[in-house]
Amino acid sequence: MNVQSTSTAVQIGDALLHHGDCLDVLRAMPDASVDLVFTSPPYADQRRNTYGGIHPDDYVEWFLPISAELLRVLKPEGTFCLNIKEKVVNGERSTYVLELILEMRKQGWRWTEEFIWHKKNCYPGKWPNRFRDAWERILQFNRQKKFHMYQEAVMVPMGDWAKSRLRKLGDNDRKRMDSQVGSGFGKNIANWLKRDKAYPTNVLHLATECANKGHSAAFPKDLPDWFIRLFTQEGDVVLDPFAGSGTTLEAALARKRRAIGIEIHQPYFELMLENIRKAAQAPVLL
Amino acid sequence: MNVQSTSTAVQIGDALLHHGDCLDVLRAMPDASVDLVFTSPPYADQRRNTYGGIHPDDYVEWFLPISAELLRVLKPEGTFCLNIKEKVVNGERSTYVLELILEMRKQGWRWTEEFIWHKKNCYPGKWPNRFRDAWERILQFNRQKKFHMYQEAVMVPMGDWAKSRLRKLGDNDRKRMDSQVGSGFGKNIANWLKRDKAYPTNVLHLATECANKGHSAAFPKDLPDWFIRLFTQEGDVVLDPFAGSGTTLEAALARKRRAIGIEIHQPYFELMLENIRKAAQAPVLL
DNA sequence: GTTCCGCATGAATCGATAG
DNA sequence: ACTATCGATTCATGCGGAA
Repeated sequence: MNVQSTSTAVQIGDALLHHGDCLDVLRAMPDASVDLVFTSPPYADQRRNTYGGIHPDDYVEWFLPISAELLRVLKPEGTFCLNIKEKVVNGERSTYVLELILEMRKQGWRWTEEFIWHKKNCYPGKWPNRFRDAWERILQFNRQKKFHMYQEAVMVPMGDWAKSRLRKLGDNDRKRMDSQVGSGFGKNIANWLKRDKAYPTNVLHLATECANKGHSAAFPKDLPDWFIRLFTQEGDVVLDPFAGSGTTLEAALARKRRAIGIEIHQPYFELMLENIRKAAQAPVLL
Repeated sequence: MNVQSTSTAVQIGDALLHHGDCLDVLRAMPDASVDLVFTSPPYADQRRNTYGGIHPDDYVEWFLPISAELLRVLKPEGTFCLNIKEKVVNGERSTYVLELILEMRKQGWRWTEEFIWHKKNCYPGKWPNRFRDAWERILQFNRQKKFHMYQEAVMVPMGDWAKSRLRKLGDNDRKRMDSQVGSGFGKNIANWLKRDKAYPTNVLHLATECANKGHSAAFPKDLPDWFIRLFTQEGDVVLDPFAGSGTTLEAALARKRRAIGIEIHQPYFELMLENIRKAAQAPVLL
């Protein structure tokens, strides 16, 4: 490992993009300056070609210094959302995520909630002793019992739109509505008509985006978008220390939040630059 | 607590019902005699009036002697399914489930998989810092890497893809293909035709049962039914050490499995007796 | 313009094979 | 014995071309 390290930063509109090791960049950031951290770190032994490929046994030790810095840079009423899933090793689920939660609590984090991301189109395959894995964890950590949460921002309005669409509601539309509200599979549509808005639960139904176009994001933009709306307001600062192709930052900018991204891998950093430049020019879609 | 303990047992058809402390009853059971354990133990600090209310801090210590006995009475190729969810204490998720998994592995259990039960109609309510909790864990533990799993028993109807693909294939085409046996084509087509069903994932979508006749089961019968079909065959032995009103046992009997239930609380035991008597008389519905 | 269909593509996992 | 690599398995999704 290098003792010396360098990082460069590029500002594009409301986005600040760092190219370098996230631990180095985080240590240079001021205390209590971030409203929301949303990230999906490289999973253990995954993406070995682009990232180092952390062994499951070393994962907790590798992540704890990073989470310590995130605790410092987060505002007291801010939130840290961690998208992660343990892999199967020798026919058994690894335990590093469980151990990570326990160790982060010792650091001072509060484990407030665990959201479930139900991946409707999960990876195919068949095995004699296992079904396809169709869910991932979104762990919510906080510094304090009290934190900012804007529940109304993720409520789904059920006004004229639903009524006009209900008649010719095809399967696609129904599925899309399911993924927005997360309350099931289309049976409740009639009930929704009577209400203006529906509250979501802690189960999210989103399909992974299709990677036809070379942009292969680990998660769909709707995922960070949902948490950005839930935990931040316009002008707030969103940080992704493992920015990858910049999906989290794009979602933040589209919602008029300020975005900070860190990415160590050169090709991903350049892809992120390209994506953010496009996003900065494009009109904001709400 | 009593030093002495007693338990009584009632046999009704293929069901053996014990009234007593589950640890006492389990210790009297022979080794390797159970194919599937499916249970939903009293949650920490829940059901205080019936079970005494185990404090979250004591939960792991309380459960480990029981899981040790379950490990003993389970057949080597059997499965233990544990339905559990951590409760919120002081605005934070408790960690006893995480700790329980880690401790059970030290006992010799293998943590094979974690299924998600998505409760479509979850408990209503609204809180300023939390959404409704719409999911629970079904933890799958095994003694060995190899265990019995009958995946075909839980296959589900497939999506549009295969249907549309097969519809366009007329009978003539199909027969022409079939006649080409030996060239490899016929066999492939035959496999496609069977493909009207797909394997499920590790996310289950089941609604919680409505409180029918004054007594609401902790979980819908479909939940144990799914795992009973997946992990056992007819004639196998299903055990629920916290049988409650007997939902797991009813599901087992309906699938022609033998059932063993243990329940310490008198009113629940009698309710279970009544339910099982009814189930024993009722025709088996498949 | 619609609707339909073909196709590539995944934060996967297992078992066998090779060093 | 223990680890690294490879092929086979499988299905929801969106895009692009065709009817």
